[in-house]
Amino acid sequence: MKSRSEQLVDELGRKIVTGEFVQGDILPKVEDLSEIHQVSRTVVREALKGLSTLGLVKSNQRSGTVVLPRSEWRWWNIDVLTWVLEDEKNRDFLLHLTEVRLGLEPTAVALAATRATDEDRMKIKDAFTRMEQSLGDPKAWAVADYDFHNVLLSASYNDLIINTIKTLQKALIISREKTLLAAIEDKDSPYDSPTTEALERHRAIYEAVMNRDEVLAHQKTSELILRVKRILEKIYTRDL
Amino acid sequence: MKSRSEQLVDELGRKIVTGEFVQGDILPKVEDLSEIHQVSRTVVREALKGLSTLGLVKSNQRSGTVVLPRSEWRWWNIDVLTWVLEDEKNRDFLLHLTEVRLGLEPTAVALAATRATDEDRMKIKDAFTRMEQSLGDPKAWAVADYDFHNVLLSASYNDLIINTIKTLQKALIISREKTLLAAIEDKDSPYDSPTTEALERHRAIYEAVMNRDEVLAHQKTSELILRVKRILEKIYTRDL
DNA sequence: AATTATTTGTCCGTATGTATG
DNA sequence: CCATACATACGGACAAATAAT
Repeated sequence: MKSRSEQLVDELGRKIVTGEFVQGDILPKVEDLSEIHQVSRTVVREALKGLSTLGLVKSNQRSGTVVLPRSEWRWWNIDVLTWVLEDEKNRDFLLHLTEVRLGLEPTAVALAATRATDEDRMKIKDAFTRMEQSLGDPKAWAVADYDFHNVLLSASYNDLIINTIKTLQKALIISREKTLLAAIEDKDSPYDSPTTEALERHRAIYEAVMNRDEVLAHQKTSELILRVKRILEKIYTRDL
Repeated sequence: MKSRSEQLVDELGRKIVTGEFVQGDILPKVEDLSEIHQVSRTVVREALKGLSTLGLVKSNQRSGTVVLPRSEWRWWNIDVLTWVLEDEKNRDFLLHLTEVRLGLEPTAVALAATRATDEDRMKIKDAFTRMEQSLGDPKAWAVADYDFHNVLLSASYNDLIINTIKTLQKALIISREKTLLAAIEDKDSPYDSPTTEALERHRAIYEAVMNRDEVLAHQKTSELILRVKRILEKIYTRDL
């Protein structure tokens, strides 16, 4: 169960992200918010502080609490990420997220190709073998695919990149439960499904990493994600 | 002036990041912290809440506040970033940051090559022209260089990438004031200085963007940052 | 398996400080 | 200089979770 102030952060945060409040708008003053939402001023104050740390607003004495431009938002906060993803008006944000993946994942895999220990290599091999064996089984495939990407990621030994990609994945999972992303996935499947083609794409990455070929590993991972990006681009232009 | 609770967050946060408290450690209980630091329990509670949102600790009723593993930290928070950068024990973190740049900046420039408007292109041209004209003037060069990278970044029209790179730059600037990063910069200058070689590297990027050649733009930006990465790697291995 | 003790969580009202139109 | 609105800090009361008995 969420606290009252967390609920308020959620409520107001969504209104900002969805554009109900826009840059430069002044939120109702503490006392009014307290009245409107039937909570104490302490709760309101905590909520405003929460919104501040998200970079969504800035409280100024006398002039009130003002909504900040998008450039100030803490985009890597999981709540901000999911609110944006869940908002239909920000549909091309999914494309933007994919562009971040396109930057970071090939880099991570290239690092893994040079840094993976013998133990890492065993885990990578294990995950890929399970992918090979689950061509007919979407559920087993999904698990193996997930493991494969994750062991590769860990083997990059770059905490920052690992954390960033994991945050991104988490946001996608959370918002996919609620939004039309699920529909997109069903219709056009930009995500991996157990086809021979997908397997071969992964095999190329797998072999490059095992051969410590960072350039090839980068390239093949890049191709994999670029395919997702192209599908998303097609969907968005088609739906205009 | 920072509030008492912010000071506490800073103090405790640093102790966690530098390893004075490690994963699994239990912080003193609220009442004790209140006594130790001579503040009210409210202030302590706010500080613990702050540390929680940074992902550094998790408070549990009855069993106290426990320090979380590095994988849980909010790495993109500016405070966490600078604490880590300022800690000598994390010296290879600068390398990790550069690897993130290596992933994201070429991607951003490639996007700029396809998305830059006419107005963006004018600004890009202006910044590059100023770089050309300031070959003998380190200060003017620094400004033009900064502008050049920033207009390119904005022209990517990907808020997430823009924000991430800017956060990264900000952290570097803050921590460079305080640490040995300044010394590294002086000795080996992994950053741009006004040489003909640096200018030509930038010209390659400039022309690729102007020609809307996203592949070349990506490659040339990649080479620029890779050069920084190689220098850092050399420094770290030399100093072992 | 039920109870107790401990620790944090939540919310409250109040008091005083501080920036600013 | 005043009125306004937020900022900071305090302490108290009760709720909730859970380790220990």
